[in-house]
Amino acid sequence: MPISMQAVSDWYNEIVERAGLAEHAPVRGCMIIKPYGWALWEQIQRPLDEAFRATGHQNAYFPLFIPLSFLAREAQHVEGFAQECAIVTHYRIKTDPDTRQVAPDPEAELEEPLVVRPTSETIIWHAFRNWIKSYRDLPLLINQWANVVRWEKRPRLFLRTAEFLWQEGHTAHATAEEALQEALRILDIYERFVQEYLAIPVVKGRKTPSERFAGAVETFTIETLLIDGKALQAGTSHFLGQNFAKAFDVKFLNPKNELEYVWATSWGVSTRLIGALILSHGDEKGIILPPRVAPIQVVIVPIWRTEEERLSVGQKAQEIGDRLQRQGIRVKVDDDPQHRPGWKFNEWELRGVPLRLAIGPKDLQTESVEVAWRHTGEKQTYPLSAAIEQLPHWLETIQKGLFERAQKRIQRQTHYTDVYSEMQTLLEEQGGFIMAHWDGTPETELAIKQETGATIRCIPLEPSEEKGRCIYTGRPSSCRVLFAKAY
RNA sequence: CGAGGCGUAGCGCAGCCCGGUAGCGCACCUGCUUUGGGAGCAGGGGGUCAGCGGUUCAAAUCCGCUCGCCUCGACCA
Repeated sequence: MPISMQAVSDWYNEIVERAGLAEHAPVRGCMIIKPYGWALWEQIQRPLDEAFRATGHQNAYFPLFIPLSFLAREAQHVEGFAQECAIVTHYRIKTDPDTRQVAPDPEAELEEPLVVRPTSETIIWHAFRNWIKSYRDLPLLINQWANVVRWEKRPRLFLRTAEFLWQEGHTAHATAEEALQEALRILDIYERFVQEYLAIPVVKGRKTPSERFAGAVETFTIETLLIDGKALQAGTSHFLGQNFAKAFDVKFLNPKNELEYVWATSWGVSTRLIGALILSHGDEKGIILPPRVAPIQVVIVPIWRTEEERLSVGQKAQEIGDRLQRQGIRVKVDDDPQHRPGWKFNEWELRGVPLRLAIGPKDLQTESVEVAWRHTGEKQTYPLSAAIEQLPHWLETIQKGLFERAQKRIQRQTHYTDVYSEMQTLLEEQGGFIMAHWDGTPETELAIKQETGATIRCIPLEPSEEKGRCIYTGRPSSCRVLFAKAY
């Protein structure tokens, strides 16, 4: 079922705003994250933060501003970000007494311009130089939750914004092997979180040199496919080798009293995950949130006619809400008299709440409740006690159901082919993942990109080892790689 | 950054071609009736027509520039 990209694009823009997740800020490419969107981000942060702590990482915070000269220390790094850096050049504004216009004070120019961080490798490695003296200081496992700025040419809410929020991990290790293991360990954490919490299936893989992070020796990624057939990088983890250690002269004494450069990783996931969530599970009614990250897991809508009913039904609804809350369920009782039940049904469906309980005078008589599933649209009435008892189980079933549904969709959108013309047709008509052989050269990769618009999203870490011939040149290839058009 | 489209009330849009009183739906306010799938009726409030400049007796309307949004392309972890 190919969905027109235009339709999905319009749907996405409308739904993000109508569901109360975010809106455009007056600054191009920037967004205002609204309370519901922020609550969702907090649900994403919490389990990730726990997973980082559980693996020995510590949170810290580094400055927003980076001296321009820091970026220049690592040649590839500065090349990668030069095109999209915001720069602070003045420290004072001045009001023209005649026109009342405000402008940077020409007399208040900074001696060295400050780059608004596009990522924090350089300023963090500057600090690491002082923190690391001995092998006893390693491994150094640091994470920070922060905003970064990349002056994007084509911004989209959540998916690609000029300013975005993320976590960035930065670690230093005594050996290359250990750093590489760290990069892969984080990739596993990302995979588990995205699949088990966001219910989004991903493919773990390595980036080709042309898609690699500027300054990395190896970039790992988790890639997913969205409902419109476009791929999205949902998280990355980099093995940085000794590139930044050398650029910032970070050495440690090993047990044999020899000086060595340390080995490094960096890794991150961002508010882009919210975009991935919307474009993985949404439908014509709005967004659909997996229970584990839904700010509201269950909404209770009381229904009444008379004032007397409003009180009795309202009281019952509140009672059920309190019971569920004590069970650790995130629940909202929507007793707002401003809106009628039908309005509330639509509103909470738009906002993706996984389960809805509706209770009215009839249910009060029979001690029952109407249960509605957001992701299937199914509706059924249950005895109240049974519903309360079953609810945690239902939430788990929904979580699993969403993942499996997304997995089946991606399977349908994934094509194995050895014929280039077929690949072109598929990419043009429906997008999706294309698993094809590649001869391993940047020239072929570039040619395919220029002719089809698709890039190599990753070389899967768990390839189906299979000898074949490059789909473009016919030269020998040892495994299939994942092609797709990407966001 | 290049090409195209769009910008009129909080939101969605008509009006622009052919210059002359700024409109419709939703939302908002008041009242009554309503409430199990986005309620009905009646009354009411809200606009420097994105901004700046030009043409004209007169500009939402014609012309130029700037900004923003959308699509495609270039670029981008």
